[in-house]
Amino acid sequence: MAKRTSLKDNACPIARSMESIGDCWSMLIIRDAMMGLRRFSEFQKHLGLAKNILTTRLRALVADGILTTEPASDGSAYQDYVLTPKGRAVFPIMVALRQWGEDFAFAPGEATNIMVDRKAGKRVRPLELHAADGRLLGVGDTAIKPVASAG
Amino acid sequence: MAKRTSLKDNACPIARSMESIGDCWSMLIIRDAMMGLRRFSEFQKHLGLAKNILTTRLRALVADGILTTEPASDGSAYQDYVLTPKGRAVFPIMVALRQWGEDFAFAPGEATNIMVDRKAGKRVRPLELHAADGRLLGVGDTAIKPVASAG
DNA sequence: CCGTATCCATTCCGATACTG
DNA sequence: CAGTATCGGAATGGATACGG
Repeated sequence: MAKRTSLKDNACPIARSMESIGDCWSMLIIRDAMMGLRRFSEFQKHLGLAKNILTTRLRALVADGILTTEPASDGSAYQDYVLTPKGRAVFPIMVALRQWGEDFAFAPGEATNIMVDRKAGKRVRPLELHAADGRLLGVGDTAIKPVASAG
Repeated sequence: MAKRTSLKDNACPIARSMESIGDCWSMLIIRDAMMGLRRFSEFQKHLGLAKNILTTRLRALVADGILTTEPASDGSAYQDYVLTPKGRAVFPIMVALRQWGEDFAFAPGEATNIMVDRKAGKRVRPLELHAADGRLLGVGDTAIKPVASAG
């Protein structure tokens, strides 16, 4: 009774995205992969989660085409987990999440992993939404096709 | 045994963000709120979830400062749920999620809710990451403070 | 080092029934 | 309309022990 509703095939792309990456561990694994981590133990140590959970998440991410496995770069018999283009494309989401978290969800300490612009040598706070004509967009500048029942 | 680890106070802003909005229903409620929905029944009908779950999520979002309640605009005895500034600030995340979903998570049908640029009258595909100097950023242009064990 | 296999507790989700 | 109360069941998270 009452299977949990899957949003994988939902018509809304936001719902589909959330179904793929709307999970804390998955997102943090992607974050760590963007930081250059690629080995099972690296993820496990850095995230501090149980190994079976990490296994599950890695498998799901591979099945989703976000990560892929390749022969270990150090010549060992194991594999590296590396981002696919689809996985690297999560980058804007990551930056948006980071900035929102910094602006609106405060933590006791300071962030341990600061995303920096390597060349400029400073923090990246660059997220902007531009329309095709170059104009900066905000919430007030956008609309969504209204729902039938809505006002 | 084994309480689920909370990331509310995690040092990483991405983890904190995911803890607040890294939930399908919460994100979709915010989406609908951005679409102009504000009444309990509107959310319930449009999302198709059980009322008790909607209640829980709305409460959490209010407690998180993402939504706030105000007297119903139609004069009824009930309340409207409207986005706070913190809630409206989720907009860039929403756009990033939408674009990623459109680009990489295909669905059988077409999207029902297309985010459009009202003035230009066309689809918004504007997400870009700019450094402070105006240069466009990608994954390759950024780095994160390396972890001790990495490398 | 890289997982797999159990096991248990908790949480969460959805349905339904009920109230003002 | 806008919730609350309750319940069964499913899924998940985490600990731990084990195997190649």
